[in-house]
Amino acid sequence: NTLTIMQQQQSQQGSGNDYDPLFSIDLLNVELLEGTEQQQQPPLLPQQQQQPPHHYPDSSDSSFAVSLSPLSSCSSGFSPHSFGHHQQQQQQPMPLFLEEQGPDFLQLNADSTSPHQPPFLQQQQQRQQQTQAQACSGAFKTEPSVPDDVVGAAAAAPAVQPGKAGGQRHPRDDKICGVCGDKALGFNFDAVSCESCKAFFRRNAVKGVEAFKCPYSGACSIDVSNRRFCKRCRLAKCFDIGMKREYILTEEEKLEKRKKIDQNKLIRTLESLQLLPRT
Amino acid sequence: NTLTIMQQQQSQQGSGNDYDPLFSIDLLNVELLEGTEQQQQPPLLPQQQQQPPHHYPDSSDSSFAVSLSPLSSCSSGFSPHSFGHHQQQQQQPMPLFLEEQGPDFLQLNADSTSPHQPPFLQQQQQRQQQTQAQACSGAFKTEPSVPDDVVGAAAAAPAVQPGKAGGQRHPRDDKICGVCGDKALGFNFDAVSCESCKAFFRRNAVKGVEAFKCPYSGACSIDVSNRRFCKRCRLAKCFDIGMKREYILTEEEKLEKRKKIDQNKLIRTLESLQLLPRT
DNA sequence: AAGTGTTCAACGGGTTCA
DNA sequence: TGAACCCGTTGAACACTT
Ligand SMILES: [Zn+2]
Ligand SMILES: [Zn+2]
Ligand SMILES: [Zn+2]
Ligand SMILES: [Zn+2]
Repeated sequence: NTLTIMQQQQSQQGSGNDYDPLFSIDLLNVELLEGTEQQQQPPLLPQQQQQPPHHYPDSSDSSFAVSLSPLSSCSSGFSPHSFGHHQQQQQQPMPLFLEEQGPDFLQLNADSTSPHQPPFLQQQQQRQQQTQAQACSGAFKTEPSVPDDVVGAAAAAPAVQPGKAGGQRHPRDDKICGVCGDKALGFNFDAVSCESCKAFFRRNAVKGVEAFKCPYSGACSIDVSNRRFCKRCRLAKCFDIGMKREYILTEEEKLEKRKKIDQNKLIRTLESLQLLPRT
Repeated sequence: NTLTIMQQQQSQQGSGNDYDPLFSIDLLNVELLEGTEQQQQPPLLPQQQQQPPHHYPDSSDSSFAVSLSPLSSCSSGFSPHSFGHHQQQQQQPMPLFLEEQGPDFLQLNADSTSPHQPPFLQQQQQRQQQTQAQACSGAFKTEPSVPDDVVGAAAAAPAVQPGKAGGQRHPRDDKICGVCGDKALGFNFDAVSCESCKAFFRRNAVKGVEAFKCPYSGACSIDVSNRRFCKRCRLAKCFDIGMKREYILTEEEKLEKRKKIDQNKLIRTLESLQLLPRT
């Protein structure tokens, strides 16, 4: 099924191609559509999620349960870049186009909702609070603002971002990830976060919060142990604490950086071989 | 030997039984021993008897806060994880995501139909620890929640890192399938299980325990050698130890995942042919 | 020292095939 | 049914420039 399809494409493309032109268009369209439609918010959650009862499930027939899945839906947002890979491994997709313009591009896609603005706001806020109690549960209230994260430890208060306010530039003291509460080494994309949230943000920020769907209530309280289960709420939290997608290098910048590294490497090599003056 | 037997089962519940001839012998023996039919167990028997239910601790919540279960994850627009492989996901399902990406072209065709749907995927999780003990017994606490979580604890001391030390790995210890006692490699659908029980659960969980009928007394003690003879008790045990059907990808999710993989494959191919920029 | 990106092995989802 | 395998995601380490 799909294969065939793809292949065709291949052929199509093959020829001339460049991907770009065509795609770009598609992308845009897609985005637009999605954006509007979706927009919204967090889903609600189905049922169980949280604590599920375990025990035998269905009693009767169950037939399906199926559905439920928490997940369900999604939308994609789409996104731009990605990177490819490098040498050894293969993997990753690449974005083809990517390069394209950095900035604008991003904005378009990313969440249409908030182009480039401070990310936080809007949607994100909502999620923020959590309810801890169980996610699902309900609470869906959105507004409450109460932050607290509870979780004691972790919590960092997002809103304020104490840090700066406090006084000097970066606060430093906190060495706790504002997203999940794990140990942080310093600032990443303009907010204090742990290494995993740093990597997560780099990988997913460009897609935007709307590209993901929360399998729970949309108000997950992120912590070290559950951070990997809800990308949407995790990403939202990242934006909430001030992480900025603009700090992520664009494909071009990364290319540039790599180029520079290679040059330096070459230079060092030559120097060591005495083929170049040592500086 | 057993192979043949198994196949028959397929009939599914069905009427009463029919299992195979081969078994009958076993059955008879058993019956004799036990007396009435009820009560018996599948061929070989093991030791334990009944089953004590319980799950691994992980289940629930943590003490505080949150807890939530991690489950499913997100879906993202694409999702996370995996697929078809997953995991990792896993992942944890990213490059991402295709969703967006590039290949739009693909999308056009492929799914233009359903553009935005929410696909999702999965995720992963891991809970840590636990395991050990085995099932039975024990402890039944449920609460502790996710191991990982442990959170609570953790909260305080970060150091802990629950479990694993390194990071994510799980706990280490040797893992034993909570369902049949065979060797386990890690978590599957949120509980430690062997590869065969993983496949079994994926294939049958959606139908529900009630969809099957126990040929014995309904209280089979599952072990490596008899696990294939009573689907009902095996499935029940799966749920008991905490395996969650929500973790099974839905048809849509699987589709999405496959699509993503195909796209990546195409891209890789094109790259290797130099028809696309390598990133 | 900071703060980007890169690498890589583990994880855990599905898929194949005998 | 289940062993073997595929592969996206995650996060700890690490490489580099500034
Ligand atoms: Zn974090
Ligand atoms: Zn969420
Ligand atoms: Zn097993
Ligand atoms: Zn039984």
